[in-house]
Amino acid sequence: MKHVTIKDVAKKLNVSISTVSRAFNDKYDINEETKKLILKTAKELGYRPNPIARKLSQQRSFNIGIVVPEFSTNFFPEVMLGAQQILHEKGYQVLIMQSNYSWEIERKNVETLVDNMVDGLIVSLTSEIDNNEYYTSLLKSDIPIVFFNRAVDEIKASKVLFDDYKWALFATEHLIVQGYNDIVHLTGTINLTLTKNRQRGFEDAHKKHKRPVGKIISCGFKMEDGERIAQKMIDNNTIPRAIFAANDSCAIGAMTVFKKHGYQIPNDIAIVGFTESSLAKHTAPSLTSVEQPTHDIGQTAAKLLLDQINNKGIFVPQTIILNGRLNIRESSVIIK
Amino acid sequence: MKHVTIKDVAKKLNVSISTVSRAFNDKYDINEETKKLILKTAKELGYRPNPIARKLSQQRSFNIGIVVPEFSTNFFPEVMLGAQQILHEKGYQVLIMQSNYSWEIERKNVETLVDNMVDGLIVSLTSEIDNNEYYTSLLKSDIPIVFFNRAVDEIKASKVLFDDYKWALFATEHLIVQGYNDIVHLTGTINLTLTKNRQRGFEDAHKKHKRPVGKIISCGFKMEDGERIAQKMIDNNTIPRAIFAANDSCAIGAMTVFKKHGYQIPNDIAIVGFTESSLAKHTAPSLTSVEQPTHDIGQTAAKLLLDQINNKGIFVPQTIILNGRLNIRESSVIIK
DNA sequence: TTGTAAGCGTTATCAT
DNA sequence: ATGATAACGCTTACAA
Repeated sequence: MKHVTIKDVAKKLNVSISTVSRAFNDKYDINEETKKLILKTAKELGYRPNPIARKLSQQRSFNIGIVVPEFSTNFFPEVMLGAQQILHEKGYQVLIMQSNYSWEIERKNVETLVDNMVDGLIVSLTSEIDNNEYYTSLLKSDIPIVFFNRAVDEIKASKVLFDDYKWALFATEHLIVQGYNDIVHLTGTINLTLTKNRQRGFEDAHKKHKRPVGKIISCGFKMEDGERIAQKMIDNNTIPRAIFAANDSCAIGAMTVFKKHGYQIPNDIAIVGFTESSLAKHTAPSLTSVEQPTHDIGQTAAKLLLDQINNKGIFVPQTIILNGRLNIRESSVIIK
Repeated sequence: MKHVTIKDVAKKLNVSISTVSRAFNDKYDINEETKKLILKTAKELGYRPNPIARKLSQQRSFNIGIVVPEFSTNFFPEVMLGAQQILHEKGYQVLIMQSNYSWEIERKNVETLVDNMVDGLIVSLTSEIDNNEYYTSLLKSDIPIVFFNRAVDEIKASKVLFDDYKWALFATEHLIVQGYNDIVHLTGTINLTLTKNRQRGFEDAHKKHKRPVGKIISCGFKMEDGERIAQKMIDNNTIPRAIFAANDSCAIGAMTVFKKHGYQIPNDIAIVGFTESSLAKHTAPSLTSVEQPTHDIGQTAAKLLLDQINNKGIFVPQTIILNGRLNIRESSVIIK
């Protein structure tokens, strides 16, 4: 037995398909009695409106697409959870796709979602180059998009961002205040605005405290990146007094290698991470890190998107910058 | 300007829409020249076939839906990555939905995906009760489904599972061989087959070695669960010599609490986890854990699903059980 | 090899 | 308040 359609319901009740359709779409005048009857029979027959047909006809889907680079840290999953919560409330379903840090896959994902007529997109870019044109043209064709976490200035769309500069500055300042000098910054993936902002924060913290700016090493966001850099430092005997890493994974990778080689954290090397991961509390020593309001980011992005969907004509892109928190833990504080 | 359609392309070239359609569907006879011309013009016009219309017409989508409980550990993301790889190769797009451990959301997710005419589903159940009937009727209506990780015997579908019993037995055995007695098992969420199997493995390991079976405490899969139980043990002064936890999160939660109270791991309490998480290597001490072949699970599930899609009539459900590995680390081995 | 036209399951505009 | 009917964009017999 195949899908039950509107026709089957209509036939069963000897009414027209329009009447059945109306029973399922509150916006039309319809006799309360017949409506009730129709809904009842529809249920009995196991009829559910086919959203594909509906999409084709109305050109909208009540689906929202979320595209993220990956799920390997809990940052993105938490953001998605926040977004999902708001969207479910409003009757939207959420379709998630991961680009696995490939711009090609990201593009394919977005295309799939658009082709499937999602009503809007929430996107965290995999890279910030090459895609400007694509997203701009997408926005031109009136597809609501909200970017978060990673975004490009040139793309005129709503964005939910984190004040990476400020919190990188705070985090670095924390290390300076603890009395460490010779602080090294391990940057994230280059070409990302957030990488640049965190780096700038690192630099300005030094300037603010009238210190020479510490060394900056291009590292990356993965654990292996941190491990690699730490190993190199050990090999070259260029171990700094403290490290401010661009994210927790990198920080933890480095910490693990240092510990393996007998260095004490923080007594020999202090470490601070970024983007609070669930690991931070549980490493030994526990890791000082900047916490991002993941849930809030997701909720805000969802709200902005719904705004945009509901006010297509008269909508002005806005950028919301959310606040974070520095969680100070053992990895950066020497107990005397 | 709205979407470019097949009509626009047809008009531009003064051919019929069927010809354009054929140019995009290799299976028909069509003049090579016209085909090339059509594809070229289509590209110039920015035409992409509308998958919604295609779905409605062919009743299939080349989309696969994956439904998982959550993304908070890296187990599910890794499985999805494996599945995605196979599916992308075969030209399928992957739509992911998370049920956040709610059977209601899970059901909605599955319905959304089905309504959107995915060609098949890969599902890890949120719960193993109440859903039997639903999935069975879904399978009856000929929708290919492969379950993984969490499945119900009663549902006759293909499954990709892990030999939880065997590896729980090995893990427990490892603790026994290390010389610990008074081993406690913290179980996962009740009502899951995998929970029962791990528990059975724990028990049988004791029997095999002619030991009295250790205490079994119902715990849960979250870090907080482990923390809660550990705290309770401390409060009640019922601290065992070793713990075999149903997963890493729980194990790490417990470990953290014990450490905070000054207990040495493994010298005071040895701990073994399950389902290798990325954290296991990086906790201090590093955590002994059973590693599941996540990537392989995803790939296998995808392959089974494709099989099923391509052989709808003559298909026999099969269950594949994959092998794991016990990674022995510091948390369970006392160095003398 | 190509065109014509019916059909996929809805919604929405007209009539009635 | 309800019914016919033309869209929506595509595939696919059947004709030509």
